[in-house]
Amino acid sequence: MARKKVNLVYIQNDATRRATYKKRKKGLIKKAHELSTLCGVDTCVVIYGQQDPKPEVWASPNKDARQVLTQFKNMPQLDQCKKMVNQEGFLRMNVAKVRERLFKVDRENNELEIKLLMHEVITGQRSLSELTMAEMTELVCVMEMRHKAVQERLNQHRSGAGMLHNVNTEMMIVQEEEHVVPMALAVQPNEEKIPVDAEVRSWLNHDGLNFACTEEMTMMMMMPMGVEGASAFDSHFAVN
Amino acid sequence: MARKKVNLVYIQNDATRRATYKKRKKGLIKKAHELSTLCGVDTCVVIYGQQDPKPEVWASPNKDARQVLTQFKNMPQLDQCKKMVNQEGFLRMNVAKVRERLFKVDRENNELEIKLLMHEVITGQRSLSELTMAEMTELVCVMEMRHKAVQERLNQHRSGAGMLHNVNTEMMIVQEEEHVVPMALAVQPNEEKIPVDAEVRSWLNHDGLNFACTEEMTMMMMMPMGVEGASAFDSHFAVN
DNA sequence: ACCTATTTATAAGT
DNA sequence: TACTTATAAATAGGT
Repeated sequence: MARKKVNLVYIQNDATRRATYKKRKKGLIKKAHELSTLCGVDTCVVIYGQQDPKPEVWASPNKDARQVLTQFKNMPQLDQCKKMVNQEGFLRMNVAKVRERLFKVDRENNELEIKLLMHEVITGQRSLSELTMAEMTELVCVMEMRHKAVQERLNQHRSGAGMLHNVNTEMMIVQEEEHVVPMALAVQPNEEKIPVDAEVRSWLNHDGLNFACTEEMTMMMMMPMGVEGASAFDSHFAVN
Repeated sequence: MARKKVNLVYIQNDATRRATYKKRKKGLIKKAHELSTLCGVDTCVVIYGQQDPKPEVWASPNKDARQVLTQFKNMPQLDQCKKMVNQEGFLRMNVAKVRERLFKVDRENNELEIKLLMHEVITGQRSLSELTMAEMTELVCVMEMRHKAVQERLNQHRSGAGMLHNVNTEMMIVQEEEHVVPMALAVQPNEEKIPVDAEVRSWLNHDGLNFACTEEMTMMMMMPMGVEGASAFDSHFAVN
């Protein structure tokens, strides 16, 4: 189309052919895009060059998967079209699926962060002053719920001490035997100490597994981390 | 492309748009044919007219569209995705980006799960017997690291008691005053009780914020959840 | 990759 | 709808 009228035959010269291929491929896709935009139609171009074994594909991106698939159903006569639409539909579905899973994982992530945050604040690993507003808000929400639950429990206990004996799990027995003390503490603060180490040990050994160093375990639980003594553990336990 | 430069936007005028569609469709197919002939490649053009329920299809004459698409379909999927292009690389980029973010969030998620799991086991909220093998493995890994860290700390403390005074944060002071007890406990188990409630209260009030019910907070920390008394809190704190 | 003479495509008018 | 034609775009061959 320039300098010389081109004969519509296969270009023997290798360099020339490749140059022409590159130019015309670009032009073709541009034309397809223009047609798509100007006339509001979906277009699709596939170019399978045997030189480079990868097919060049262009498809107009405007319409969503459902519409494309509807169109796909409305044209049963052409197998090749079905396949093409399937390819495009596949990709689009893939995007949707991955995105959906992302959102799900993100939600899970957020929930875990809140739980962990509460743990860390209660255990003293994080100071409240270093929390952001958003974290504070979430935390307050969770804490209020837990607070309410504890108060209900307290009221249950005050009104009728025998109530809790209805429960029949082994854990419940431990709780009955060991946990009466902190509950009493809640009513008469600062007058009794909680036997934490024994309690923790009983929990840890509860299912028959032996942990060699229960004292260290108790320390683990009690010791606020991230203050000093940075160790390999911090990378697992510290936030940021 | 004549008489006036054309804006690349949807043509509102119905007649004009249809005329353009017809002309450009013909031109596009001609271009595709020329490319196919000149460069010896298989090409395929599909145009989904909107009011037109039948798609306009053109495929290079030697090998028909089905073959082109079969070849395409037989390509390794990754290559197909790589070569999927339109003007903005929309689909390809999108898939890649979303996928990348998914992996990142997934990793974060896993880390948080391990941290939380360890908390819950140490606090007694979860029994070791209900863990999966994978969870156990992860947990053991974290615990071993923490165990090692604690032992190092113990050795430090035994060899020279003054060492820890070097640290200068306020949290450190609290730790010094309150935490010597559990450390001693580690050496002489079962001979002293840990003043947990006072300690926890001091942590909670550490930054000047007041929590009304410190006793309940202490209970919150001590009470193994999920045994009975299921409440609104459980949905936030329990691990399925 | 860039240039540009020339061919080709096509917008608007008929 | 088809034809015309002025003009925009594409591009062959060269650098």
